[in-house]
Amino acid sequence: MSNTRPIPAEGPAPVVLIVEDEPQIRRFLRAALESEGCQTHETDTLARGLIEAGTRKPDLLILDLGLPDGDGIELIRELRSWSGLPVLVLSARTDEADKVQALDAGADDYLGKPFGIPELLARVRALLRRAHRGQEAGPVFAFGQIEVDLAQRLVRRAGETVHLTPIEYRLLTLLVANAGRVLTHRQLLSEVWGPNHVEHAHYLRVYMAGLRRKLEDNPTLPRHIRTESGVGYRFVA
Amino acid sequence: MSNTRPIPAEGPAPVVLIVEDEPQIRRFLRAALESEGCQTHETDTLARGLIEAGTRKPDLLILDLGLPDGDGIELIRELRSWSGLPVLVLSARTDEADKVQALDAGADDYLGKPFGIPELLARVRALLRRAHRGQEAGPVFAFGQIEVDLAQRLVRRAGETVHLTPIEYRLLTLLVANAGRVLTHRQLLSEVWGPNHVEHAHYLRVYMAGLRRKLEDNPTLPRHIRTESGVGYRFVA
DNA sequence: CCCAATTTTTACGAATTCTTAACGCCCCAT
DNA sequence: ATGGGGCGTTAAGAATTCGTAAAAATTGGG
Repeated sequence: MSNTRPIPAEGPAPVVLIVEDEPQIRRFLRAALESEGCQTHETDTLARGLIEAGTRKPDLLILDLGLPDGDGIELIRELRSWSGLPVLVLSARTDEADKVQALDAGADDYLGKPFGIPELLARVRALLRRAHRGQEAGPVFAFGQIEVDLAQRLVRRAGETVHLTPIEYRLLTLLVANAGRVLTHRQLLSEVWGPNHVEHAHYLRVYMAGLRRKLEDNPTLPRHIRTESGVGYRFVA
Repeated sequence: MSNTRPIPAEGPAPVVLIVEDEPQIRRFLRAALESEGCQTHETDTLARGLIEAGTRKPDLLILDLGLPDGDGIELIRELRSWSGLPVLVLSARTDEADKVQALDAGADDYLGKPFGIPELLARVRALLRRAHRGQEAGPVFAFGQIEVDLAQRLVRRAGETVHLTPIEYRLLTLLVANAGRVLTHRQLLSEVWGPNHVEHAHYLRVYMAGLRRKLEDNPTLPRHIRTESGVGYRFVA
């Protein structure tokens, strides 16, 4: 019952750039986005917005079209000439022609004011979700000279990729995701072989030997894959 | 007239799947999308919609949430378990909670009825544009002596164009778009043959053999199309 | 309706992975 | 000392998975 599940590897906080001139709405947006776990940058002019989009490398741009210092549509067009950055447009104008113009200029979504924060955040999540799909350099665990790339299902040792069998990989990811913590024989067996094999503590010895041979500098004195006698195994940095 | 920007002539017409029970709105949508240069398929039930999404390989799904035969949100969730297909939701309910629920289930956009055709088409263009951008990070992928031109649907090896069957091409583009990462048997089968064929892992063996014969220098020692025994396949540069 | 291209089946040898067993080590309690 | 339990290591056979070729079925065009 005390079966601790592997930690869901949560990537770094998404960075959102807000281009909006009214301070009140800016505060509003920032509070909402930060409560969502985003990191924010803010600007009140189009010119600075374009620069920050290039320097801050945000994951999303929220752009108010009603800025006084120029045409927001033009910013989108310019941005699109060199970047695929997702753009969510906010605008007080709910005229359909405006929406079409913004979307065709390269915006990915258009939300008319006034808008509800829940809907805004849901649309932000949708855009971030799609943008992240496919390109993310997944969470990479690095311990000493051992690297584990969950997204690519790749394990490297001193830069060289190491081939692991499915069970070896499964075991390693369990250990690494719970680095520092002891995983009992029962936990490991239950997660990898299923709850009907919790008595085969034996399997663990042969596979741990395999992992140590492939990953440790000196398999006889394991630095990372430690055995907790009578209890289980622990991965340490 | 609302045709501000026709879908660029690159490649074949985008395929749009419409899941909508009111025949009137269906005709409406079909006419608009076809005037836009899209090819359309239509269904009036969720069950058939999910099947067609797997078999027709559409580029976009337009889904009415108000269907009588089940919960559209559930369709989105199920779809998202095996496909990244862009989804545009239509709904008579303009309640904010509904929007949030649909977007968080995996929808990419939400349009409340009644909607204007120009806005709908602009949002369709935005979704297709982004989906395509994701697939073709550049006009041409080049790995070693293998080149894949998504826009022209052309594959070259050492400069010479190689003829691929539709399934071979689809498999290769999947692998290349996810270069470096393992695609599991289930993922590949789901995306190419549809979610009803995830158990036919031997299809993959015969088609991978075909791709290696056509693309690898030494098909016996594949450098690019690597097999991850017990897991799936991986394309490496 | 026929032909060619493609997809689906089928079959079997090869390669990889998993299971199981055997043996030796170390530590500790008897 | 000594014997047993827990552990590490290795290897061989079993089981699974994979590669390949070729035949059968299907599809699409002319």
